[in-house]
Amino acid sequence: MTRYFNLDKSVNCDSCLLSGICIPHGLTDLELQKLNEIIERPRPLPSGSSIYQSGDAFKSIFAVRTGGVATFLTKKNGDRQILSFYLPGEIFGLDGIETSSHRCNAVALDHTSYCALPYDDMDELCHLVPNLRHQVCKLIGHELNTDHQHLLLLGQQTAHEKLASFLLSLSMRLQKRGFSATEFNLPMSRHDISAYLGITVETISRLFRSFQDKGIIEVERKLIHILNMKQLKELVSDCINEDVA
Amino acid sequence: MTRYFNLDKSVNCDSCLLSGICIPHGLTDLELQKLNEIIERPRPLPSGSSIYQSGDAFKSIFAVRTGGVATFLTKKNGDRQILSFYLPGEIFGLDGIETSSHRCNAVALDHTSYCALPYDDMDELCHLVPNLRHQVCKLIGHELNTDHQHLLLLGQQTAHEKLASFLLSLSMRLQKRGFSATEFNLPMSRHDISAYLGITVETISRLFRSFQDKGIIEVERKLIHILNMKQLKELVSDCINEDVA
DNA sequence: CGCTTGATTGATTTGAGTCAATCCCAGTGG
DNA sequence: CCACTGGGATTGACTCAAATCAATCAAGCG
Repeated sequence: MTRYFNLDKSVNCDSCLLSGICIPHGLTDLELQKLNEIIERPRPLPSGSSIYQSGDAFKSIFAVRTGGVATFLTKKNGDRQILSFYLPGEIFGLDGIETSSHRCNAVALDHTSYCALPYDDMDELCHLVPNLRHQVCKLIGHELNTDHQHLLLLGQQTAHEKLASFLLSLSMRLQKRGFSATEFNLPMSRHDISAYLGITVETISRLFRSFQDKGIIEVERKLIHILNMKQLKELVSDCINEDVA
Repeated sequence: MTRYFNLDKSVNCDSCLLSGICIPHGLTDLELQKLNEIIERPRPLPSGSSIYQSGDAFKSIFAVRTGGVATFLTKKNGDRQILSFYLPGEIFGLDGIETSSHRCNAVALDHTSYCALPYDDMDELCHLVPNLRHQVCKLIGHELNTDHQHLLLLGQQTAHEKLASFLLSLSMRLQKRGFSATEFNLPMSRHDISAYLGITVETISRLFRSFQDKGIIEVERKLIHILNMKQLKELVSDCINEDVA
């Protein structure tokens, strides 16, 4: 299995290349040192492994180091809704905060390494380090706003707009991580994309083909090459919400 | 304009009938007293007024006392996605935490009174009162999990399932507030419901008719009477996610 | 090499949207 | 007090985007 992201093999936040976009962002050296003391680094997981399941006790929040993670809910008939994809430097597991038990499932999309922050320890540290408290609040707030964009996508966008939004969002996030904005590997299957966008795999396939025929992108299995970013953005121009003043 | 919810006219948390389900839940008397000192009670708003708009500075989080509130995002073409409806005792405004400015819009659905908790004051108080910190985290966590259910609804449910889920969720939340679970007024327009469920008003109308013809509910404008709760629940039986262990 | 699993492509169906009349209150003003 | 009016709600006829059904196709992998 190909590894798509492989930025970092360090074992503490100080030297982690992701510290600028991860939890440590904005903390002082001393604060970071305290954070380092409580952080755990479980052994990496092979692609497809479950990290937690709905109903599991909520013990930690997690940060992706390499690889990727998806969280999802399932209907009785087996249909999945993917709630979010997490790339290196992104935080997941916050769904457990309300009830002290997880309310969705998390799986590794790829060979994935991650960090775990025991919630109780972190809570104590939050008391001592206001900056960390603010940082954690901002993280949850970010998650909330991301979900809101996802709601807008699922409720009001056409299949074309959904796929274009998805590619653009992925492109931007990867760029922020130092990868190319125009050429990247999709860390997830077509089935995962379809479960994220609320459309079928067949439609995804047809849309990739249609975008390719229009010269907007080039698709070769999981490798995506954005040829005409301007045109891709035009596909979602109606969807950019005006609310952002 | 009819007032749909009118539980409470008190001016502090101690005597507020909603304290069992609002922020004060689980706080001691002393902690509650401190909370009371920072809480603000703006003058009630008429139906349709804006409470905040996207881009506004984030100063406070809000709690509905009477009436109801909706938050939404809009596309350029004017299409709205309603993110959430808030009933008395429910908290909104958390979308501003990430960037210190609101990222969606909030409007009163009805003549609405509410409380405002200045975020800076609350943050300070969180430092002194760990219980309040936990309470606020739980509230955000709840919001997150609610959004996840909404994502499952928008992405994986049929129009029938969406409307049935919506009615059931409303019924349960109203019951928790001491109202009837089987007979209630919808605090929002058909258009609002359609923008929440990601389907058109016409479809909403046809579905209400269809549910009524099946003897599941009785609809008279905004008044809903659930006649056969069991059958209504069967409509969403496939959608109850198995994840909840 | 076959085998399995995921992806693509085509043919056909359908659930929900769109377009276009009404209908029906609630609120207004004569 | 009641007719008028305008916006939300309903209903019907028709359309269409996306789902479903059904073959392949391609690529890892044992």
